[in-house]
Amino acid sequence: MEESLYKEKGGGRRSKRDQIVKAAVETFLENGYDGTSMNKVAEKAGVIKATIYSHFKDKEQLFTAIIEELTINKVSIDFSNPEAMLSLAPEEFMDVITAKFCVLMADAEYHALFRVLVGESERFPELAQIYVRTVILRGMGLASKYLSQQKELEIKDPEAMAHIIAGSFISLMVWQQVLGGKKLKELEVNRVKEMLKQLLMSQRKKTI
Amino acid sequence: MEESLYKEKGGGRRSKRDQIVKAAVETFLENGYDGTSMNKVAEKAGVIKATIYSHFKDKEQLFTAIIEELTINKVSIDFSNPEAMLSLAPEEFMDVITAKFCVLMADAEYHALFRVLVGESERFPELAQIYVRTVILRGMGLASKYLSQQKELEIKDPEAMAHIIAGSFISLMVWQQVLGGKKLKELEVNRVKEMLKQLLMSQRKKTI
DNA sequence: GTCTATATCTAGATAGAC
DNA sequence: GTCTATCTAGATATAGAC
Repeated sequence: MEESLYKEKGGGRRSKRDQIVKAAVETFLENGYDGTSMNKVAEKAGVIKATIYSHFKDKEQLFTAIIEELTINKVSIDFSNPEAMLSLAPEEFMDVITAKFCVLMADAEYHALFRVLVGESERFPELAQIYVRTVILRGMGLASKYLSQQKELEIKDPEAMAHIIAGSFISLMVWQQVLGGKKLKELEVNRVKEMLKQLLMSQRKKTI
Repeated sequence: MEESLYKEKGGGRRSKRDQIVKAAVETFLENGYDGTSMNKVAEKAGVIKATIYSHFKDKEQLFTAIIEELTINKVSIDFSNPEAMLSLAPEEFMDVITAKFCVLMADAEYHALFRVLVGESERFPELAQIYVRTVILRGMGLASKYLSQQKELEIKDPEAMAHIIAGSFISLMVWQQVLGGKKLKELEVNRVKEMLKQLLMSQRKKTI
């Protein structure tokens, strides 16, 4: 009760917790769950190990808290104005989502997050589900909605088509960046985009 | 030199090594690299830990040997008769590769292998490269070759189109099976196949 | 090659002073 | 909440007998 005022309400206390979180993010993303020790996190955070345990129950809780927050934050940027996209022409639509996708393609932290989510998807299925809900289903839902309502197009199965578009991009990121296939054979994002455009435009409504 | 004859040339010796390999496969696939201890492997194999070290230099070598062999074996089944496919009609072609893909979709061991390869792709990039070479590039190469030579079709960018087909299937496996998204929303393989067929057939050559 | 036994280290987690 | 110090368990790896 007699501590300095500016420290109350966690204003000053926060810093240690944030140091821990930041260190945990870096370490877990780089080394995975089992590859990360509380010792390393403490060292990188510049605190003593026991301090971590005063903020987080155990290693599992620290891990899930970190990865859950990270997954949600990574996405919030990419689905900024969903309604604005519905009025775009098909080519514009493809240009916009390709541009958004190019951000992921260049984001090493996203690749690391993907590695961890996939690698730990059996032990931490709840985290994988969060990814599926916030990234995959949200992205596909948006694309599927667009494809259904677009006046120029007549897509037989908009959900399947949305998956084909999203899946083409995500799998490109996986094998080019996550698995390092770029070194063996590079496949340009734009070539995939142009081919998808071609396919999409071949599904135009026939004029009467 | 004076040991019993039927043990020479590794005939009898093999069994212990095979026990180790089998146990290592199970343990690594289930728990990843860091999650697997030499103790667990030894216990599961029914041998003492030191025996493992007489067959494999260290944990890393055991891991890479196991995963490399597994990756290559998993594929050899799926690219059995590559030349026969080139003469198929587009719909038949799609039916055949979808059937092959359905095997992967139902193979839990394949999903586990994928988890490990992705999860360890930064620490063991050579293993990821083996997967890219033997699975992704091989599959895409075959599809791309087919699409280029098919008389009925006129695909602007066969490599990109091959990626779209392969990527749609692989990403379906990833988010439905590996990440467990099936529980949240199921997307039937056949819906993707039919949509892809539709897209493919819209790229037919125009008759003169 | 295979075992017993052990060396050495590091992991996750906690008790208790302040 | 944060530290020092420590407990206990389990890790990788090896030495030496057979």
